[in-house]
Amino acid sequence: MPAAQQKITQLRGERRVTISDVSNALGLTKSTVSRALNGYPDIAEGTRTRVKRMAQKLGYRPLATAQAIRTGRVRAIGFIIEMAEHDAHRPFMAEFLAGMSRSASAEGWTLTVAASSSPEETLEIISRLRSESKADGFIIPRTLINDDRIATLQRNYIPFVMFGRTETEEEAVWYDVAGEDAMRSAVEHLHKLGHRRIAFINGGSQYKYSQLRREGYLEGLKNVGLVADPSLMAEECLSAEDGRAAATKMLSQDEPPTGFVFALDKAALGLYPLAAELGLSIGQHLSVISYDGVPEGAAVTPPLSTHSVDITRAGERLGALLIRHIRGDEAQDLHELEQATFLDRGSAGAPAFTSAQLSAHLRGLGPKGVFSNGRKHHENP
Amino acid sequence: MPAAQQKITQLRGERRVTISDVSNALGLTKSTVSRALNGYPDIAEGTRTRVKRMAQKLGYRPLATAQAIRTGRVRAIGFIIEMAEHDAHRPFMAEFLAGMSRSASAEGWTLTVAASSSPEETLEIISRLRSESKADGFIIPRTLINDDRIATLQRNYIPFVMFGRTETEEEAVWYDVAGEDAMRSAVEHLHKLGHRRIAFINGGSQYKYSQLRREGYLEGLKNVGLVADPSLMAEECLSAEDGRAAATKMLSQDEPPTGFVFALDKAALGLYPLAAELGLSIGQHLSVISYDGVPEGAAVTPPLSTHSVDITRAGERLGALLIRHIRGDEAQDLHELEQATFLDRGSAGAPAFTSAQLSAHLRGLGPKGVFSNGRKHHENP
DNA sequence: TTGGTTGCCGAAACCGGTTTCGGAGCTGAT
DNA sequence: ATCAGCTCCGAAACCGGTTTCGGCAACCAA
Repeated sequence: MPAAQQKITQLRGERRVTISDVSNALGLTKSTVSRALNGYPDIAEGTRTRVKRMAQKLGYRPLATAQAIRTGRVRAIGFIIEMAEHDAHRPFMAEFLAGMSRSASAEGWTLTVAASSSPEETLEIISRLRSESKADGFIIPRTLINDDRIATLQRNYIPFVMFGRTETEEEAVWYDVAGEDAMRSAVEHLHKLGHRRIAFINGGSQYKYSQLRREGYLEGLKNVGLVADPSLMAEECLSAEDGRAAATKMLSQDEPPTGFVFALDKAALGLYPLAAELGLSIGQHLSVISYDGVPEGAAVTPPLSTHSVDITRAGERLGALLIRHIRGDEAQDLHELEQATFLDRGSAGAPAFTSAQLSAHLRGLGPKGVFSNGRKHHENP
Repeated sequence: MPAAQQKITQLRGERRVTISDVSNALGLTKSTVSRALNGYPDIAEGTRTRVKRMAQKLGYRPLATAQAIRTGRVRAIGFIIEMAEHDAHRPFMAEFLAGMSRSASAEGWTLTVAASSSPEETLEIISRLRSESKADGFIIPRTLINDDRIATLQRNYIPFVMFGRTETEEEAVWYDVAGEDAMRSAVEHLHKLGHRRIAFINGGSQYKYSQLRREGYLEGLKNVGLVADPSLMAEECLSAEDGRAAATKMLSQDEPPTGFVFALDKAALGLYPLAAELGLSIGQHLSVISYDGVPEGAAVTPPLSTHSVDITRAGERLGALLIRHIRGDEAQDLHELEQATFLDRGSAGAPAFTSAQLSAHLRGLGPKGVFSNGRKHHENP
């Protein structure tokens, strides 16, 4: 053994206080202390409190790795980063990790993280981390409508909690933010402002959240008495480019939308340069309400009205739910649905143009229509 | 014990293959197998290979948690996210984690992550993770010129590797990207293009990288025969706002700079809206070369010329170095210095104005000079 | 032949916990 | 008084490894 390692292990004279230290201090055996601490019923109430008090006094904290060899559990939450995923999902990584870590350490747990570059690798990592006792359960973000990860986890009885919902909600533990409610109220908000042609630009269709947000949009239309128009709905828009392309197409129609509901801020930001090139002002000629609360949304002009999600809180709640589940709480009691916070920041206002006026304006841009880069020099109406 | 937990532990009929399985298969004892696998010298070479072969054949992999109770080590890298840090440092988090995770899992290690909200908490977490055998060593990002974390780690003989250098480089393990070289060549590049007034806008002064980049800038000036002018140097610019403010001040001087070297892309991006408002074109009237390679730099017009850092690779190398160190390699052999990749994307060109012409132009903007918001060419109001 | 090394491996303790098993002591019914 | 049934705790095995210790056999020199 190299010198460096000797130092590493020998160091730190303050030897940990072990379960034997506690049992000796009380004249009990290790087994009694262990059972007292772990809530076994065959320990007298008085003994239990004596043990707990002494453990507290001596600062005893069981060594997770030692417990693990018998119990198979190490008090660790597993989380896997899917690098194959679209960028749009990554910027909040630090906050999300912070949230998970926060709830973990509040309970004396830790967070084990791994990266994966494919769904198959994710499954392998999950089973490896579990079988090597590196993680007791997993937090699964971005649930898909058909999610292999979940099927595998359930089949192997590996505890997990989802960020997002899925088909068989009841059997699993989950936390989610009600994107459908946000989309619904966005439609209602735009309608109240006077918009009658309201578009919906959705995210990746394999995600459960996309399905829910679409349903929310459709419900919003129904609530205000508008009929859904497929030409005002787009899917798979994850980036600004995607969002811009979808909006461009919609605006080139006969009855272009004056209001836009985006499922993702990242995509919504694509509307800004497009509007600038068309000589349209966001918040006046075009209104947009979106979802996520990315920082860039606050930097554009006018700031993007959106629904912000507290991603740190999400991580924190997910961690807490998972720990409770691993400790034995039943899945059907472990569901939390949060509301997003609407930030009314100015990108949605009363329409300065009706759809017909907007159409006429866009046609006036020249023979190439909205696809031209020609700019009129409009004043504010 | 609740039903859920029983399932969890009982499941997975395929019991792990243990060291006893290996020893029984060979007619040896556990101790012999253990020593054979761990390279003890008192095992005959023939026995050692027989053991290794059989372990391989049976798929034996020692259970880290079981080893840990004797050795104190679990084959895990520790990494702590400092949430108090400025945003500018966070966007690459996912990539960085992926890199660390990659090198860890290549060696059968894992990654333990925690979040901290203060430097003090960071130290607590480090010692807790270590004493609970949740991490064998740590990756320390963003080294400071005077870094408490490093002092504490060294004092306690806790293995670690730095992303960045520090005062006492030799004693510690580190990986770094040569920001000083990037800054030096940026100055030389701008000089070659014809710039004679070259500014430097640095990041947070507590960071070691800032010191190095400043030195690189100064060396670049010296190499091209320019003298350093304190009025062309700014510090503590981490955001676009910071960068913009510093550039604004410099441009209001009698001899404004025509070339800018930024230590951080985030700050450099602040020059774009400023230039637009002043009616200046980046790449022509103002040239800028920066550092980091953030994605936003590719999205602006013209794309930001910068030095990109492969952050995934950084994480990967850091993990590999740490593992080697923990396994016994000496610190003085474990240093790696990488070069950043220059991306010449168009934000740096031959100056259309000399400093004097630029100054005259800016004065022409009106009585309020560059501090006014007045625009010569109004866009859509 | 004897005694001292050396090479190599087995036996057993150990690490810090958990869990099974059994039995002492008290209670209450017969 | 006896016996069954609890309550509560100790003894010991166990988990999957590591490490210490000692001893056998072979080798080597005297």
